[in-house]
Amino acid sequence: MGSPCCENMDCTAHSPLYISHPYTDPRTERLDKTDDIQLPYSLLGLPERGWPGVYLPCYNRLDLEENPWVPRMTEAPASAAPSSRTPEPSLPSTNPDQDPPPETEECCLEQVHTMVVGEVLKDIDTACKLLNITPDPLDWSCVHVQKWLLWTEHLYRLPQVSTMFKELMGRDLCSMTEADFRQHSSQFGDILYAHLDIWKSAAAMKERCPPDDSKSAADDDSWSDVMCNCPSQPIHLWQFLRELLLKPHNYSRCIRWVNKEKGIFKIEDSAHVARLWGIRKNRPAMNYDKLSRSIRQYYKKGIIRKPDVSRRLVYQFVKPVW
DNA sequence: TATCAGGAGGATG
DNA sequence: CATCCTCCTGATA
Repeated sequence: MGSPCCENMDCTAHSPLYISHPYTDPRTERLDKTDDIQLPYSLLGLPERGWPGVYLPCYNRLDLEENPWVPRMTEAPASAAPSSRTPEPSLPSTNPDQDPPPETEECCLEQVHTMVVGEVLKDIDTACKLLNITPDPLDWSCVHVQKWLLWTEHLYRLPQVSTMFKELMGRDLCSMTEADFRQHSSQFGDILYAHLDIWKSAAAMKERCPPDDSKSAADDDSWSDVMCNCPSQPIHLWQFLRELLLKPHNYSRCIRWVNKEKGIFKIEDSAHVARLWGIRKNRPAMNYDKLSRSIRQYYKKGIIRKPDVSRRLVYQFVKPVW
């Protein structure tokens, strides 16, 4: 039986907008790239639109078996998403005949809501750092819009759609309706619209909430503070790599720790990492050949080296600082 | 064939 | 000037 989700689809990779789950060893998982890009909002019992906060466009990629709390959400709206799995006895049910304690259900939903929102905000924050853009789409320049589009293409493995949205500022993008998006891209306009909607919702939330409130959802690593709130700060390759490494739930499919204590990491998908770096640096021609050359420049500087036992695509930070 | 090592020159901030 | 990009040759797994 096993885990049908992760055996058959790319549950976690490349999406900064899905719920975190415990690290899973990619060696035990297939690296297939199923292009399942539908947005089944109703699966978790969430409204298609207007849920106070955010939407979850990629949670169909979640590793439901490994995420301890996600099943609670999937079981509840079982009527909306028929499942062959047996619900756990303690799980809340939407069946009105069984009238579960309302406070428990509300409390549970509240907790889930908080967690989901926190994770989504965190992931947007990560994407902002990696892309060097601000979280609020309204502030985006044309370049920022293109970056975000490239990123979204990459997340959902869309064909080139960014070319259909040329010369658009963030505020132009935000004023577009779903129909407008569909006009630009009949096939993927709705995905882009939904994804943008998440960002808009998140930005609106941040505006409503005082900065302290977002602290619970803020990064647990001190290092990210270095990059935080410095959108114009140039990023070094080693910093970028570490940012990816510190988000294993998002990027472990392309780069992961081999030995975190020793700072040894492995690039699992060289082309992918190179592409991410290229997006970040506005270098569309970036490839692993060039990226690895830049990594090798760090040898002399004592920032990165090859581990004692040299292996392909495996490098080591000389001075671990976490 | 992909990766690795490193030289060299150029672009950029 | 530091950093990275780009292109290159040659070696290795």
